[in-house]
Amino acid sequence: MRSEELSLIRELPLFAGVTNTTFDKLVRASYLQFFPPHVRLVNEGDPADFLYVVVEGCLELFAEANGHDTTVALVRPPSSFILAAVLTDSTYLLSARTLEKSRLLLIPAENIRQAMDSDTAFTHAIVHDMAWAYRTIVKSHKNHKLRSTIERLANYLLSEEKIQNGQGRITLPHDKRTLASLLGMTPENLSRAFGTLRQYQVEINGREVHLNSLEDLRALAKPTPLIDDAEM
Amino acid sequence: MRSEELSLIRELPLFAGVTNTTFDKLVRASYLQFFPPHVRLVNEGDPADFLYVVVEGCLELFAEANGHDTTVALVRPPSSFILAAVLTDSTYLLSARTLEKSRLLLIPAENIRQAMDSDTAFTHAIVHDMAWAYRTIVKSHKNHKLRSTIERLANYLLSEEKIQNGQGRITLPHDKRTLASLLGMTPENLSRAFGTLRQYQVEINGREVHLNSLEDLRALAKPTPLIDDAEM
DNA sequence: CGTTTGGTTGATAGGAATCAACTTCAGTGG
DNA sequence: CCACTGAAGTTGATTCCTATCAACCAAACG
Repeated sequence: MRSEELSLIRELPLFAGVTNTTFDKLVRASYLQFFPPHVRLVNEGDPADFLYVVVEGCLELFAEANGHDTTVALVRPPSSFILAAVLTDSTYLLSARTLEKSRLLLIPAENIRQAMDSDTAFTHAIVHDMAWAYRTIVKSHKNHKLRSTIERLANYLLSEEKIQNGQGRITLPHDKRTLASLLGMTPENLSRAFGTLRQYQVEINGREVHLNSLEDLRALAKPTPLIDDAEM
Repeated sequence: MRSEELSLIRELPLFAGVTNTTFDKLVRASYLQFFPPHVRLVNEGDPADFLYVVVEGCLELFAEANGHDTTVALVRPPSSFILAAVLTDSTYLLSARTLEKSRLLLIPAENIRQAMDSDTAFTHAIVHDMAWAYRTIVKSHKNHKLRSTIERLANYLLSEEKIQNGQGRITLPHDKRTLASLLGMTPENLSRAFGTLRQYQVEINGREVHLNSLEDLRALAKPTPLIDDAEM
């Protein structure tokens, strides 16, 4: 591992405040690797051998049943994923695949548990990560149980607008199939939903979206920090 | 607090392995209280001042938006709830109310954080609790995104049958409105869903349910440990 | 170029919510 | 003891939302 990579990793929130000893041990046991797009890295049901940290790129967490699959979350740097499975030493509940070329740090589960025994700062970072992940999925769950598909889409657009800080102009970060799955709808319905949003001054061509009236869109979406605000 | 109560609390998973010092400090700062049925204890959006532990009874975690509310989880002894809000020192994402007369331990958030700094065993118990809660809601999320209402009901019945070990005979632990909300449907549709299940040899009167053909029900429900198995 | 992939559009069916009426039953008070 | 009342649950009619199936389009690519 090169030194510039090392310092990149050292800055990850997961390692904030941990001792150099802990960090060295963890990193020595780990693998930093690039993966091409659309590679399946984790299968639900498999034993949790590694904790994954997304250093670069984007990962999709998804689940399958009844011949369908659905996106549960998209993970971007600098987040870990499937932490809970590692902590309980059980099997993964979700599968994971790369959406784009991605760089991941793979830390053996056993080393995670060792480090937690010896370094309280690391344990605290783990706790924080875990709590953050929990709150994220609670929000997603509320989003799905309390809102219609159009409301979810409208809120998604507003959230992206905030993240991209685009003065009402945003670029969809994923293809529309993935977006549809994340929002819990079919691609066909996403298309129609965008159609419906035209009357709220939403223009779309390709991945470029113009939100010409944030007020109109907000009136429809009724965003709330208890569902829509990303925390750090 | 009486000594029998104290030993009951000492046995909670949350305190497994913690030092007596930590335990004493936490308990001295806490409140053990009975609450009558249908009392709202926590409001989403409020700052997380306490960690709650259900010692006896049953709590409902729910969320509101758009004039609707939906049940996110039912919490029974010996589980804590709203842990993530305490750990991140932020606001509650869910509201909570008692379903029945319940005994709760209220631990001030500040004391939780202090105890985590001084007792690694306590931190580990917290991590485990947090990971467990995360996996529980991931399963619930998958349940909702991948299954129809009838499938969710069928799986719920099968799960209860396993828990109650009732040889195909179970008693619904809650009223049907609550059950409907937990399963993400209206009471009317729950009624109809039970009607549909008659052709799978499910008999129901009041809260007594007879599952006369677990095979038929399983064929419909297609249960999987990746959604339906409760972990400890 | 033809072929593939991602996306759109239309027609239709199905699942679930809503609205309304009705039943049952427990609790209350005359 | 027996009406009243209200809550919980059921049933029916209808509407609405979403999925499905099918056809079609357009840009991308070998």
